[in-house]
Amino acid sequence: MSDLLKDRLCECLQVKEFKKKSHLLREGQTANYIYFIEQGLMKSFYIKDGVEINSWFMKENDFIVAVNSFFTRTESYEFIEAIEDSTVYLLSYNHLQSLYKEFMEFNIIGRIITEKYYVLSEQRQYVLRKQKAEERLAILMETQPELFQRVSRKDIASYLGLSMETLSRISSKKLKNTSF
Amino acid sequence: MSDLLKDRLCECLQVKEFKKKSHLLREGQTANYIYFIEQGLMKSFYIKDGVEINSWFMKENDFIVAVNSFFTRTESYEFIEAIEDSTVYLLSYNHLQSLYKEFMEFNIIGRIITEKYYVLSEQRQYVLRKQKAEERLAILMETQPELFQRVSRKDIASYLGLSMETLSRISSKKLKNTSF
DNA sequence: CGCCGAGTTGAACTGAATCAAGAAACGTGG
DNA sequence: CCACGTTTCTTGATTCAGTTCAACTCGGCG
Repeated sequence: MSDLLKDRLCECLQVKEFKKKSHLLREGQTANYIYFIEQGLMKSFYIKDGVEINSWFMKENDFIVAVNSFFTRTESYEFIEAIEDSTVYLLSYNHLQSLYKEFMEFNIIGRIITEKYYVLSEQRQYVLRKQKAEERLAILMETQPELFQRVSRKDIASYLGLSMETLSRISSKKLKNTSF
Repeated sequence: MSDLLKDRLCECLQVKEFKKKSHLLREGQTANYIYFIEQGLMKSFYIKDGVEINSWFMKENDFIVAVNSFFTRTESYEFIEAIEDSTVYLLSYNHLQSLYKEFMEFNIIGRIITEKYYVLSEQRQYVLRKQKAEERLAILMETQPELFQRVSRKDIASYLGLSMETLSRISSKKLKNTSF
């Protein structure tokens, strides 16, 4: 990255703190920012028949964005919420587009980051399609064990597409199995 | 796109015909190509306990690729198969990378296409998380009705995360409801 | 201190899978 | 171009994984 680009990027970025349980984005709004998490933990969810359905968790050093809303410039069906007190950098849609226009090289970076998150999205989909509740749990425990320390069971259950009760049951069952 | 880039791109592209039911990629191989479908219809699936789980369908004027394998350069868990006799253009991973290196502007195109397919991936995920079988069917019928003409019920069922029997039942139920 | 949401456990219920059998559509070789 | 076998699709009966409802415990916060 050239110094010029760095300077320009820094001008565009805002820093912002979000308290636990505060919203970075609500359903119905059009996502106007892409965020980079310096510190903290976020979740994305939408509300279906009055209950939260979590679609991802992201933590420090991750980028987050309501993909559909941000890129298609339409109203978001999802919320983004801080799970912990967090510090994030904000880059607006317009700033991002001007950076892409002004700095050709920034498109390389943008492309590579987009590819990376696209892969993550596909991996999430793969796990979702792995039918059995226990398997989905097992995969999450393997790939992101740290989430179990930082995220409530309720949210984990929702992310795995389970009721909290079922998650509770299969977790305790799993514990029993491994302790013998 | 500059003429130079166009020429170079054409040099890199291969055309290939795939017969119905032939495989563009098999599980265990590393995806070495990104494809553009000129004519035809493809599906991606993986095998879980001996049964196919479809993850997407793509048709003429779509790009297809085994995202995870191609971008992470690892073995694919998914197959790509032609549902109809098809004509596709192939671009190899190495060619793609050299185009990105040689032609800065190609990164803009790459970024925008990646963004588009990332959005589609997220939309698929959203539908998957919409719990009820009937709703998932309804959404598919709204967004891609043409698939019902070109894809077997079996594959549609698998894509929707249902057994063929369940799809059959809710389809006929739906028909009854609408005819009164 | 008291309240509320998170988490656990049990019992009853249900949507969808599985198993099974038959009908219709398809394609392949004679 | 027909006959046969194979695969797709439908419908019914049964089973099961996971939900829902309910009661209770625990820990944190106002």
